[in-house]
Amino acid sequence: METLLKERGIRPTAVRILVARLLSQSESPLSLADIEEKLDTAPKSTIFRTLTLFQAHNLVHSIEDGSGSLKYELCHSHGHDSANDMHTHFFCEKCQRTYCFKQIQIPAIELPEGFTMHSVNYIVKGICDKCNC
Amino acid sequence: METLLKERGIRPTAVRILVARLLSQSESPLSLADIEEKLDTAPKSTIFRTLTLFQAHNLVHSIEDGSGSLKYELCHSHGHDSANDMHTHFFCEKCQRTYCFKQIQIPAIELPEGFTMHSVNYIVKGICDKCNC
DNA sequence: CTTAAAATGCAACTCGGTTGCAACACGAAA
DNA sequence: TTTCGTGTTGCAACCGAGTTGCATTTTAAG
Repeated sequence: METLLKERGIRPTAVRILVARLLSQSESPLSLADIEEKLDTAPKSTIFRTLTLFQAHNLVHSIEDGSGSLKYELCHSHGHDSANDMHTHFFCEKCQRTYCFKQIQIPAIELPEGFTMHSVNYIVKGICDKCNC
Repeated sequence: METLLKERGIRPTAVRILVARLLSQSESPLSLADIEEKLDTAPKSTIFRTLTLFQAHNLVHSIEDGSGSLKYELCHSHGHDSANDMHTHFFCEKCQRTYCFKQIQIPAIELPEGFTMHSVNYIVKGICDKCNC
């Protein structure tokens, strides 16, 4: 984990390692509050700055799942191309959990003349498999 | 405009007519703050409640464009089926304007087993045609 | 060991959204 | 028309997520 941070040019401090580890171990994207809760050692401001830094170094990216709070997850792409992380997400309106459909790429659309794209957000809202049982 | 509200079972008060007219005349979705600004007669709480009511009656729907504030626009579908409003949106990172691509439907994806969909959000971020000039 | 730069913790603040509550407006019943 | 009750409005206060200023601590380099 420490080497991962170094690879990205991030100084591996205690908090940063904890945050990175937490994200890598979580199977679903986490919010700032989620991380703060699981890491009651650090205040949200530090975590916030850590996440901001991680994003600047393409180590994590954020997802707007419409829950009102941003979710963060590790980038799967290596290198500085964020295109590989353009996969879909799912927000369960019952259990409030955000799922990351890594295997389902966002279908492309053709933009009108003159428009250029930086990123896309494809998020489906509904009921997840567990809540549907 | 008054009849439109009545059709949907909404009592056509002064503020409601103003908000509905504003939305129908705007070529791009508006935020709560946008509406408040253009209608300096009503406080945001009233506008908020108006929009909430409109949404409950399928007259308007909201869009999360990632700008941090919800945008509202009139539903194009009549009847109580919101599927017709599943079109894509575009947020210009330069001029901060949200575009509504009514003509571009959201491409469907196949959800994993057990997941059911209520709605989808497809929002592209980038630079719009005007800012690209 | 010394020191400058970076990182952290805390508190305070911003901003969009939401709510409680009292005052007000409207339409139905008397 | 007057009265009444429900629905609507305005104001202020609140909430939660995100963000920032600043003093303190930690880190790594010399």
